[in-house]
Amino acid sequence: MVEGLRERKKQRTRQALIESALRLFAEKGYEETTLAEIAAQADVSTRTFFSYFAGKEDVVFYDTPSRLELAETILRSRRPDETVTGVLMRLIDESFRHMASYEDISFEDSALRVRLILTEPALQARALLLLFDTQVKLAKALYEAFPRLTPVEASAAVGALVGAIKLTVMTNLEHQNSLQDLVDTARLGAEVAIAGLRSLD
Amino acid sequence: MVEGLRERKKQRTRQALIESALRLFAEKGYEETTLAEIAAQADVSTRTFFSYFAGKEDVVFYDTPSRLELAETILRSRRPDETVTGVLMRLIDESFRHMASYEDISFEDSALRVRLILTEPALQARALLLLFDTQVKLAKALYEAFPRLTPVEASAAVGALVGAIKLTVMTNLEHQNSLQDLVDTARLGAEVAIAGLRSLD
DNA sequence: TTATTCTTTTCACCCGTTGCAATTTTGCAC
DNA sequence: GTGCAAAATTGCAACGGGTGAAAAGAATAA
Repeated sequence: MVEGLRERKKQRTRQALIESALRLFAEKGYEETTLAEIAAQADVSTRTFFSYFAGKEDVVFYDTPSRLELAETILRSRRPDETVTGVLMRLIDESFRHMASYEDISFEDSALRVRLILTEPALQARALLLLFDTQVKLAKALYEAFPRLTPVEASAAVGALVGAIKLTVMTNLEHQNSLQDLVDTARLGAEVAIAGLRSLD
Repeated sequence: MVEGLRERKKQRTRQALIESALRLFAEKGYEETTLAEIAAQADVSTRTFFSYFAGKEDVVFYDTPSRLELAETILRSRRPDETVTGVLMRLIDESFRHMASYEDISFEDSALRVRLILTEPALQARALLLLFDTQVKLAKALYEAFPRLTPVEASAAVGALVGAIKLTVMTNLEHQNSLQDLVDTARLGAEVAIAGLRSLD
């Protein structure tokens, strides 16, 4: 056997915790749901929760590591003749395509999770922190992919692009009701930032 | 008397809490400092702390409301012939000038506080959240100041500008050792974003 | 001074989180 | 299968942040 019983069981427990947590959060709210309830729902002790997730917030962001990896991979796979804006636009495109191909959870669940994060200040803060860390890594990757850029230019480029997308998407989220709307809006925001980055090409 | 003894005493307690907290945070670290210690240092009960601040994090950001007000005032005071980039550049200039004229605390204390926020994940997350809320308000103010912009354009403009500044400053903070260096770096980052916004003028 | 109002304290409690020791489950060799 | 080591789970005690409510204390107006 490639993976022992141990590994499979852990995967199942982890999945059970994620599903229990997200369902309870959706049903009775984030603050109102206690870790004891989540653990009970997943048939483990409260203590065990902490050997799968570092804290209550983390279960909501269970899939962020893989998302980050994707972004870094894209940036590092720069084609020799590609421009700065070219790479960044490819990054946006492929990220959206990946988001649209939701493998693990349904679109409804995904939308529910987004709403949860935007509603709960603690989760919003955590999301912004994760996004910020990602940006720092992306800026570093961009800097390495384009040695002629200064660190400041690389940071500014990533900051402007992600900042524009973030704010356009988040402030206009209520008015869109399909994934396509969302992507279109994001692209609009990205264009404003991209225009400024052409000077770096 | 214009202000009763009650009011003066409250001001003094608030100030004592702020100073006790920041001193203890600097001395023994944020997580290592307990609310009980802060309250004891300020000669009040632990419970009283919560009638001055909503939580442990809030005492670090005691002055953010006034900063936000300043930014909004600047944006609303748009001169009739001013362009979008013009207003935003003025916003940046005046914010930096205000920062440089530190009235309430010394530059050393201010630098210490910045380092504290950047070091402690919980505080960093909170700072990003506050900044995000500010951006949303700024985007709204910009939109109202320039009716010809779409909400998406306004969001993208603010997001790109603030995003560029934020990331350039934060990722390059270690390499600067004077306020002037900091301002110069920020301006460099801002220029990249501003270039993109000229299309909105 | 007294009655009123605001502030502070005390106390009891909930929840998230951690360290630790005890216990159970699993993987594996024989 | 039996026995044993490693890994995972559990229970428990404790700590810190945060909240509600009642009681005590201080400032104000009369």
